Amino acid sequence: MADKPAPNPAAAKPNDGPGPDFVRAVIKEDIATNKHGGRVATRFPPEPNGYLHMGHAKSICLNFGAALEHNGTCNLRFDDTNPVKESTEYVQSIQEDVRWLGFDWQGRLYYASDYFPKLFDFAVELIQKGLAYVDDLSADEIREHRGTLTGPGKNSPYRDRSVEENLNLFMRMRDGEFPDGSRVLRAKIDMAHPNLVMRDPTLYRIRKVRHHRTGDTWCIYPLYDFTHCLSDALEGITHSICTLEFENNRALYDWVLDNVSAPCHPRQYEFARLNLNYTVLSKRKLITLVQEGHVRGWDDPRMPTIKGLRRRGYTPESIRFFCERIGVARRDSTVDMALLEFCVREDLNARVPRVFGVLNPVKVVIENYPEGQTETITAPLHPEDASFGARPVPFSRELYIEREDFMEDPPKKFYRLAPGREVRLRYAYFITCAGVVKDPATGEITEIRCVYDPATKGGDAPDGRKVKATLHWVSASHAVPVEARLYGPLFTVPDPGEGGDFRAHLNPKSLEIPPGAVVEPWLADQPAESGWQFERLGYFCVDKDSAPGRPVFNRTVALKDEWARIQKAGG
RNA sequence: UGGGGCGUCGGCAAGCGGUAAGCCAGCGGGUUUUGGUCCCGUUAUCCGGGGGUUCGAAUCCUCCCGCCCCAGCCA
Repeated sequence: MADKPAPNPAAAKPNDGPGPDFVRAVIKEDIATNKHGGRVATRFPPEPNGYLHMGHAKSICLNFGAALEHNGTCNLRFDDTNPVKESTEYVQSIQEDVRWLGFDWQGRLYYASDYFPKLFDFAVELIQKGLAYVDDLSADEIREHRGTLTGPGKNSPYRDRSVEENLNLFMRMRDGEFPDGSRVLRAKIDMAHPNLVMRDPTLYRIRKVRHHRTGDTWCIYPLYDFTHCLSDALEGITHSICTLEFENNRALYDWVLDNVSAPCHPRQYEFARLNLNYTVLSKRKLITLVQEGHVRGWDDPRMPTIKGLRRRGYTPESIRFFCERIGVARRDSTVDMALLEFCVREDLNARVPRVFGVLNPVKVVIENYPEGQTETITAPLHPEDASFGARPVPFSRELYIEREDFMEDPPKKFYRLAPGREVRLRYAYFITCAGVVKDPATGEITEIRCVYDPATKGGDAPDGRKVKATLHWVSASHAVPVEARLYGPLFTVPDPGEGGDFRAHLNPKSLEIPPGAVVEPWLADQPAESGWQFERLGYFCVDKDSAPGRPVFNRTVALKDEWARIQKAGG
């Protein structure tokens, strides 16, 4: 990879953005008061039922980041309690993504399924204390008994079974004596509790399904509310950080830990999940996009998944910087995609070499340049950082420039090439437009005729005369054809999730591939994932779909475009 | 209509009784062999609204308004 190495991942932070967030404030306070002996232990607990996306990145940066800042630990724990949805494919990719983002769980890789035996014992303990019972009601009946938001629920007729009967039934549930869905284990709390989560929540259900790790050992599986708090306690977590929608569940988190002989009682803190405009960040919607073929897979560069962003050319640093800058708070918010794009540009600007590519070529013929002659120009790979070195760029009589860099009848503020006007070909020569050749049938310009000034070799005029524009170019006979994949927002509206079918707002132009794109020969066989700046166009990276001599480039993000701004402002 | 949360610049977000940080976006200017980068300047007399407490409030009290979450044997 030609890219510059990143600075120390853990140390890499933007020198701006918001100050410490409320979670870090709590941690700081707890350390000051020696609450856990100064210890900080967090965890990132994904369910292996999908690929990680930017929302997870926020959580990863928070959990790993906050731990790292205090010499603490952060476990990677798979919350794998629902075998019907989970698979090893996901546990694999999640590990890859966390590592790629630059975080290390230092061997503390855990699975909730590893705790199944202990969880079972805790359930037995609850039954023995008269705090849990086996219920024979169906799912529908349980729902009917739950009551409403404003009205209390009703007790199940099975609520007052004896401890012995409950124990007996629960063992037989475990032993597979009853069919799926026929019985559940429920906590005995309060069917009139104002918090619906506390109306005798289900703790265990029967699922005669093979689990990706425990196989057929179990046919009863614990639910989230029972599993998560105990997993945290078993791991000695000090700060259990999750998103706002789990706030109602905190009462149950605490209830379970208070009523069972748990080794400790971690505290749960909730923060607002990330929303990004012009995309969706919900596993359900993302999986729909993949399954219905609206994108080419989980790693489609248009996807807000970690794999998608990676393939698009985003760096781990840019994503981490982004997460630092958006902050962590308790209010719902939607972050502007422009901030994410700013973060990649910032990172790539410093780390990636500059090269020439022409997306929409038009031929330039330099009339006074000898036919058949080629000279090799040595061009810096990074004009602001000599350590990048230089690369050879062939120059000859026929070149390609960007079609948009020429106008026959230019408006006031256009100062690129036009008839009679002189511009600079970067690192090469000044050229002056002498005329154009058009297709007689369509009127389209097929060739721009120019003359060059040999005295301006390198790009400066000895007589000191100036030009207003500098153009990138590629020698026609040396040009390497490429597939350039240009991406736009996945959706046409800022909030595609807002009511109705989000798929109705899919952007038909989210991927465009201009025919005829070419690059300089230096780019013919660069490694996949290497990042480049095509001068004046944007940041690109080599896609894994590349074939030898036929590279495929993804445009990560375009450069800021002052001219586009002027055009837009001018109507 | 129950319970739990949240409302500070166009978008994020600090602030925690002493008189509104920062970032992105926008706008204006400088430098420039990328209309890029970089640099400088500019952008809330005001903190959802009304009352109140106080010498003093975005910060405390109170009422109102708005938004989010909860009725999975999902997480």
